[in-house]
Amino acid sequence: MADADHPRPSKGERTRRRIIDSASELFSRSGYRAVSLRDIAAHAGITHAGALHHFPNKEAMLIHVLSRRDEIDAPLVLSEALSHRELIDNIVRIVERNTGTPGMVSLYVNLSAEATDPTHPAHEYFVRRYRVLRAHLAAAFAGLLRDRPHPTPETAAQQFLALQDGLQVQWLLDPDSVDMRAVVASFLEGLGITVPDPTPTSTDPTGDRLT
Amino acid sequence: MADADHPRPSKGERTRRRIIDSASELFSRSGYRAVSLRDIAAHAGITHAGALHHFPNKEAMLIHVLSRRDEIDAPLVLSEALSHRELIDNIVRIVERNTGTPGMVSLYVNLSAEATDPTHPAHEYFVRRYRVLRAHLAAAFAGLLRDRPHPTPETAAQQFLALQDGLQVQWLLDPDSVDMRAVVASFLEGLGITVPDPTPTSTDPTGDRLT
DNA sequence: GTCTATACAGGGATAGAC
DNA sequence: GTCTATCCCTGTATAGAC
Repeated sequence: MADADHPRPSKGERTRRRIIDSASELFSRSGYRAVSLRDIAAHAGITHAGALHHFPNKEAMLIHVLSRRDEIDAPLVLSEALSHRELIDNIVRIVERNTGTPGMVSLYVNLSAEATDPTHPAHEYFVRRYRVLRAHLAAAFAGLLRDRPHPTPETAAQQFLALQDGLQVQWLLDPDSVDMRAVVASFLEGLGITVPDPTPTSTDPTGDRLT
Repeated sequence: MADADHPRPSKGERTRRRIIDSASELFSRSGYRAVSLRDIAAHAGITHAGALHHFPNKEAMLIHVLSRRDEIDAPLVLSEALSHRELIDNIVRIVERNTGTPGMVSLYVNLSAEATDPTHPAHEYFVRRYRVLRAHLAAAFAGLLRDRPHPTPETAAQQFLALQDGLQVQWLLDPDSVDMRAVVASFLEGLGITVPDPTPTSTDPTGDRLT
């Protein structure tokens, strides 16, 4: 978790990477359940049994796919160096960015629903995830809603997260019916928090495409 | 959808009913995926092939289970006789009631996530469902937010629905961390809509338990 | 350590006998 | 209308080749 040197990946490391790349691509394209171990392994150029040498089961692959995405988003959300405003702005930007990766959004929506089951392998992952996000957001709202009595910072945080999750379902069901960024921004403005980005527009000059 | 006479159900009708009763009970208890066709059929006293004579596949059973629930809720939400306030109040009451049926909530959460896939058998069902609910809610908010410029009735409707869906995920993941009714009520009060029910409390003297 | 081959139990679905 | 028998696919487990 702390070593940032990549001196020369071993063969096993490279295979693991290929498997997760394949899983990420296929999961994003078709969802978790529609993709079989044999699909992933074939895409990575090995047999499904070979893939299971590197990961104990299919869901372990899923957790790795999710963790990788989180590692990208974490500095935008969890960094202690962020001001309250920056945190909120970053989340709005992530909402905006998600519009470009419906496969990943679908994966999260489906998985968070499945992981609701306490016996699901990703259950603890999601419980922790929401706890952490809620705490960070509550802290931000505590700063930003200082002169507002009504929504508690904790309540605002829950509402903000729930709003995003629920909107994703509506957006996936019928993309033209929802402007996720606009609806989220409207919620924040209702709390007296103005959101700067109308939209950065442009043809994405920054090379930060993921995958 | 319009005939209310039940003169004497045929044998096939009764078997269909038993199957849906079984599916409803088992799905609510364990979720959709954890229950097999063979489980449902055994509970209904036939083989899985026998059950498939009455329904083309497992998901058709699911749709029937959901439709039955909707028939219960429909008059509370879709009736033209309701005032704007009554509509909102009824939804808050449904949110409250859902707290008592986590199995059903889990079923809806999981299914709406799955049905996000356009090839899913319940896709159209959910697209239509949200369209209808959104329209009704937008009409209600149009009446209730008359002197507020900011959230459009349509936006408020999307937010309100998204909030409920997202809260359900958080609540299922960690029931003690969320008071669904309170958070929903807080949202409405943020829009200037006061919600009358603190909670009816009591030991449920009205016999409107479902199932 | 890396991987293939193979077997297994369980899933949804289908064909055809009764 | 319901059954048995069967099919193919899934995730998972193990044995053993390299």
